[in-house]
Amino acid sequence: MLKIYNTMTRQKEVFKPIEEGRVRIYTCGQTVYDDVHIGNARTYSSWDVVVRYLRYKGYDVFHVQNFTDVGHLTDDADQGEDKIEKRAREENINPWELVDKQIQEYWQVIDNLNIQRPNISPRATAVIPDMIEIIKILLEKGYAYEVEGNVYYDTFKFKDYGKLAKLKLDEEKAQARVVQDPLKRNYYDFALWLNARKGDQIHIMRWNSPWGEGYPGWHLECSVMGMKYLGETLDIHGGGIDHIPTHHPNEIAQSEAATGKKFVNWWMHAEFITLNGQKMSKSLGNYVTARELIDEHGGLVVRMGLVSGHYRSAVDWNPKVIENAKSNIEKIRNCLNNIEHSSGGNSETLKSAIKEVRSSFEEAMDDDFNTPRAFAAIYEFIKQVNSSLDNKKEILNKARDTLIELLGVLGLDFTKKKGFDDKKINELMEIIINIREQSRKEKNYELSDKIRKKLREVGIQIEDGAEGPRWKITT
RNA sequence: GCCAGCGUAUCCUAGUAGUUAAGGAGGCGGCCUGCAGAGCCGUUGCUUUCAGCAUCGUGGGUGCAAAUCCCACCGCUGGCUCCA
Repeated sequence: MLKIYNTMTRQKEVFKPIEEGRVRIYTCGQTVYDDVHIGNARTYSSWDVVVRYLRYKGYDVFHVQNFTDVGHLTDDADQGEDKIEKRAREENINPWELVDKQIQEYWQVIDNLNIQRPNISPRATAVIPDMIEIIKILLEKGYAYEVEGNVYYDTFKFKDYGKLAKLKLDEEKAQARVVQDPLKRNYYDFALWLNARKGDQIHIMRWNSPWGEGYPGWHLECSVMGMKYLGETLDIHGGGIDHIPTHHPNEIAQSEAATGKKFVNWWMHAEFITLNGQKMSKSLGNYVTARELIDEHGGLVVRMGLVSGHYRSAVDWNPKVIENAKSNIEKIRNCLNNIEHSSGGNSETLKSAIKEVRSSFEEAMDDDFNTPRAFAAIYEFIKQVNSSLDNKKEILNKARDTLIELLGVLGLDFTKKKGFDDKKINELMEIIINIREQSRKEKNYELSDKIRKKLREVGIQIEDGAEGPRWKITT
């Protein structure tokens, strides 16, 4: 029985989708003006675990994630500049070019981290007509107002605005330090549509609308896409915790005012990670992109580091995390190697362990996707397997398949063997190993140890086991 | 200033009232090995033969029972600007 923590109620609730066997999930994607950083990667990995586990449980999951390519301003009080256009100007390229470039980069990172791509990844600019329709409805129903070619959502008209974030409107308003957009009626009001002309500046990306040439506000796209591709009520909506105070309350207000129906059943929020104990930010200069980390350590290691902590915990990203991830990956690889090289025996002791690992894994994951507990189950199992290599070969194979399957649910792909598929290299290694075996037989350990040492220096480890020597790649 | 959350053994991380605080990393000891590696077993708060005592930031409180609930304090992080 799967339980998922719902930010709206602040507790774990038994998950039940609207339509049996089918899950409609929307997750907030990237504003594609900058590279994916490790925090983004953490959040997307979390949703990937959610989606994969739901699929593992037999749900037909339909996942939509947006690309924000217009309308996300540098200042949430609707006073700033469009992030995309700003960056494009800085790089002296067309905003559309920037968007294309960033999306390509995005997919590379996502693929390297073995994150399943969403079923649909629409761009905000692809749903402009739908946005205009929603704005019209909101104006008709009196939830929005037009001022000088801008359309704003009137948050005072929407009952329970800010419920998700437990905002106390008046108090918060009094604390506000941001500069208020003078055209807005209330502090919390936000832009649905913005005039493309501001003074003598003209927004490059702009569309015709009943309110003149303009472009959409940031929050609207998520409501529109969610409703367009998933229906008026979503089973799950995910995002980073930073979206709890503003973005998600706005989504709720827009969608529910337009449809009169509940927008989302489960709100899920992923915690931020810290970097060496500190908030990660550009101003502190400790900003790390996913690309750098993947290039340095490989996608599997980064992914392992990211899913080792629970998605609602603020885990710290530091060298120790990477080191742990590496050793654990080695542990798993060694176990799979041990299985492969074992010729098996007559024992059947692993049969029950195979069942156990699956049930404890599921028990952990059913508890709000508790990946650390899931790993605990897997590591216990690995220990059992390593000490039960005398099981029948078919049982060992079943153990291997189970291990690979469960790790796969966490997005860790152990189907690819680390090593060379090159036939020549395998033949070469065979020659070297034979020479070394010859010298070992002659008790010329000086030579055999030298061969082993030299190979190790280039990242090849020879292991002398009871069933003869074998080798593996270590770097 | 206001709001939210966190503090678990050497380190990382689960556990949010019910016998021995899960798991991992690192350290140490052992088995195995010609030696390594891998793996397995034990150990990793204190006194230790058996055993006993302590322990989840600190101090109080509630309960038969607390890492877990309540209060205070100390420390840390995040949000109230943009963020995943």
